Amino acid sequence: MRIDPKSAADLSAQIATAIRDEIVEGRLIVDQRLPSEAELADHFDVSRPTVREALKRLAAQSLIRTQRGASGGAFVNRLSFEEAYAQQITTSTLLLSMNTVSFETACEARFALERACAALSAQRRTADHLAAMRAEIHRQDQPGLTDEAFCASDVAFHRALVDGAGNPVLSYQLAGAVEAMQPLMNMITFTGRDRARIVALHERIADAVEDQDGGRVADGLSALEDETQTLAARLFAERTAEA
Amino acid sequence: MRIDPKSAADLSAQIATAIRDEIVEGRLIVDQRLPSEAELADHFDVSRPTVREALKRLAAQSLIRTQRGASGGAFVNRLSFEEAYAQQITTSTLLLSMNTVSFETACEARFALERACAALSAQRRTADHLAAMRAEIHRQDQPGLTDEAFCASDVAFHRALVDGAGNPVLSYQLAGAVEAMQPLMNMITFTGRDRARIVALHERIADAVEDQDGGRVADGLSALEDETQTLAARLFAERTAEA
DNA sequence: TGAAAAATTAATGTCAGACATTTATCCTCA
DNA sequence: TGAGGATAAATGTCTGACATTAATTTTTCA
Repeated sequence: MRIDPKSAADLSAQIATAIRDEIVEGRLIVDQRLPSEAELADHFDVSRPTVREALKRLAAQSLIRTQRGASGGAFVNRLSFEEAYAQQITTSTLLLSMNTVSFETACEARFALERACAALSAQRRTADHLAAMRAEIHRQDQPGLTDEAFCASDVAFHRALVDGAGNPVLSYQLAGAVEAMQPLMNMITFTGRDRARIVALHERIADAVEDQDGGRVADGLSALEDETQTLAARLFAERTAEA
Repeated sequence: MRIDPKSAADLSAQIATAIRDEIVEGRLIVDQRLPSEAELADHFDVSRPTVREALKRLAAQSLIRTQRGASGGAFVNRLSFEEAYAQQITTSTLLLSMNTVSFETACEARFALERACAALSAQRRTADHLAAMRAEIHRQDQPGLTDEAFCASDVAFHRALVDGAGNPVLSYQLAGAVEAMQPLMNMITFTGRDRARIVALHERIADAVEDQDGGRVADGLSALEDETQTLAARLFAERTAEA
């Protein structure tokens, strides 16, 4: 584990990369303790603050965790699905908000991904998943529901559908994508959405899931995509007409 | 933008979170310059090293970039697809290597995701995408190819398929997943894979893409999944028999 | 007068050493 | 034997300084 002091890059960045490589390539394993900051500083021939900056970079990516006190130190962190998930949502959200991604493109990707688990979910969903979907539909049908609550319920509905596939890797990938894109979709369709039609489409999807008919689930999702795209297009047209 | 000095969390973590929120919620926009380290230290009433640790955390997530010299400083970074991509691959790779995810589960997720863009890719792929796929197939058929090169070509083939959908959001999500899972799949199937059968299945997929038949592309992917799962199961059985 | 060269300045990058705080462990003493 | 305090080791934070980089301004000289 070496660094090049003559490189143009920051020392802390180089050190972080060196340690990350050790982790990714398996030479540092989960829960293993890294040398203390003083020892690392000595090893890399840099000061303690520089080492600390490097460790903070790794901590920001959940690659390590630190503990104070005697027998404390930095430990290789077992990346949990939850952490990976949170990171994915942040990254995807920023990516969509900072780049000129059209609503059409984002929406298309979101539904394509969700259809990817339609067949598996229809086949494997438990009664719990189905009940969760029904419960969210019922909530969405309440008249007094705020827009924020409706959107949250929308996310929960799709989350239950995705989880029904019983594949944590798939859930991690998809739910991250769905959650990241939902705010963007809501922001655009907030005002003009017709709740009754959304609820009807959700019911159609839930019925297909109940019947364990993957094809019909996918069709329902496609119909929901159409509805969303049409709505967005209409709103966009109205907005440009006003201006 | 405030922090709570009495909180249990690290000051640098609190500061990083505070600034990240400003960025995510759009109060700090792309290319905007943050206050200097000294000004931030003053504002949060902490020392400069503490501020620096916070900034390094943000830099590790590509949320900011720093420039030295007069008129330098920290700037809000436009997260590019490439950066988002690289982060996703790192996260997914670690997640798979550190958790007890069965090969079966990872493989299932990978192919389900890839099938998600089969229809779009078949419909929209350009001649370039098809040519790229054919080129990789041709490379995979060379006798002298090393295992590493074969795997790299395998990734490139699927990458071309995914990119054919012409949806950057989808490419970002899927190619990240495919790339993260490929090493795991290769590691397991390295020794026992029958290249001729893989190449034949790739050809079947490419043919379907050429004919712009999304259903057949999906079928081809499913066949490839079966082949991979069967191979893995056989290797796993052999390995346990030896032990 | 104009352009090259030098000085200035403002920022990040790095270092050294100190103190504060937390926590596991050992030791003492009742 | 058990409880409580001393001890040690580690991270967390601060102060102050210097190094390095790069834009800007000033100076100098052809």
